[in-house]
Amino acid sequence: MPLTRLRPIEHLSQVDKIELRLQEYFRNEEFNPGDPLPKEMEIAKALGVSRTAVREAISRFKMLGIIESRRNRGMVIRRPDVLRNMQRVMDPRLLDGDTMKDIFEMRLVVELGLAHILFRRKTPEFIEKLESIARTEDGTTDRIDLLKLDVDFHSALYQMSGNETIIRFQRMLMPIFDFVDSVILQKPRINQPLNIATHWDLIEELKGGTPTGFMHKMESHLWYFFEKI
Amino acid sequence: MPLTRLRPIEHLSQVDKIELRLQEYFRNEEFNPGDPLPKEMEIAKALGVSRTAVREAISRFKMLGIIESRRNRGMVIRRPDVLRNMQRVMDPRLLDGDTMKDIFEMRLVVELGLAHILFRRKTPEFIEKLESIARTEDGTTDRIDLLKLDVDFHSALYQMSGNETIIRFQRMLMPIFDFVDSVILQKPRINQPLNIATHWDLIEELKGGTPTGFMHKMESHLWYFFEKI
DNA sequence: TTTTTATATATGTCGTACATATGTCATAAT
DNA sequence: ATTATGACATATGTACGACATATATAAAAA
Repeated sequence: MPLTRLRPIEHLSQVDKIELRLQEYFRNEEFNPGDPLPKEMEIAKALGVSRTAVREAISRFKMLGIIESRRNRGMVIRRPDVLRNMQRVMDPRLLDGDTMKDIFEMRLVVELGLAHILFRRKTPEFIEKLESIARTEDGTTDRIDLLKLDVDFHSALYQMSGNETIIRFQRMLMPIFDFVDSVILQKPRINQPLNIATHWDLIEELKGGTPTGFMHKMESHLWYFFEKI
Repeated sequence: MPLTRLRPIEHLSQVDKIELRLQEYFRNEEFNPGDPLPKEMEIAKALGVSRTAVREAISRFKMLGIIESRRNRGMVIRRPDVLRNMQRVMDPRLLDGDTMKDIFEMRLVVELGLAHILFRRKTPEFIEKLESIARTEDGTTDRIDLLKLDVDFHSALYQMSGNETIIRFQRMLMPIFDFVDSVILQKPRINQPLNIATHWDLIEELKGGTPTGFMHKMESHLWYFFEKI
């Protein structure tokens, strides 16, 4: 019997329904940050539910950062932090393998696409920072330390982009990177091409080369991960 | 007087504190999806607070999708949807201009970095889809329609990446794109270079060219936006 | 006018009661 | 022995009332 096509009745709790109503209310009323909201009791009355249920629903929006409330002043719409909510659930234990692979791949995509921005925003100070890291690498043999320095190098690149969202995006994804790294390291090594680009190559290109050349080198540099995925 | 450096005491409500406690509890106990949580009353007792307050805090985690609860069965840890929470606050009215600019720039970065993935995942069917859109464009003069088709073309590229997270990421950002587009269109036009790459050029490169070549063309194609930002 | 005091008000917290769904288990029907 | 039926326990869901607490506003005192 094809009972699979029989989707179960959506069993929403009162609070769930209130949440939905509020969501559409916020959209339709075109609230802007700073705008005051009706009082809890007014909302409860208007919806015909208890204040308790309304507060539970409101509490959810506080989690998203859309609502802020102060004693006696009432509640107001807030400017939410886009990445904060994503960050909260960015836990390798909670996500499935496919999603993490997708996220990791997205990191590679971003890093490759960063080239242009970097050439626009590069400064002697940033270059010096990169060279400093690369020099430290040259004097390091411990594998764990090298892995850490590698993260530092790439973090510095993100930093150079000057794009706060991208920077935070990378920082947010760190737990995933660590996880995927550890998984990848367990796989058998594959034969790398000999002409793989180093951090020094990237710096060189950044100093006197072109965005396209940089992308090419970055592609070579990240090739290892691309192959593994 | 430099009183600006004197940060106010963090005045967290009871529920806020409970939220924090639960968050660290979840991390430390290493919960996995499906794991059962203690009962509301047990949590309330353990924290020395009322069940009401616990429920308000729990409700917040339900918003994130980390917790699910059913009557008499108790509460369990859920696998959250990483992008859902970001999606919920992706409202041009709620975000500030700088953040939106950053997000828009990130879109450009992703689109540029996509080249490699596309060359790995391209199929005749996807190419045909792109050509179909480009053909429709050739027979269209209305500006609004063309803008829509442009979105379609780029959406198809994302689709071709096969990366669900990236695809959803792009879809999620649509409201922002629309907003930034409308802002950009109001600015005075700047003189475009004559050799700007068209959609046909991109298709051509995708069919018989190289990832690097594609990136180059894409860069040229998106040049307009890069200049504006 | 300035300062102090009182008061109203909206959110924050708590306890209790009851509703509702669901798992458990004993009992009755087949 | 197996299957239905029904009683009961249990955990979440909803509601209400009470009081605490902070804060804006108005009234009173300096």
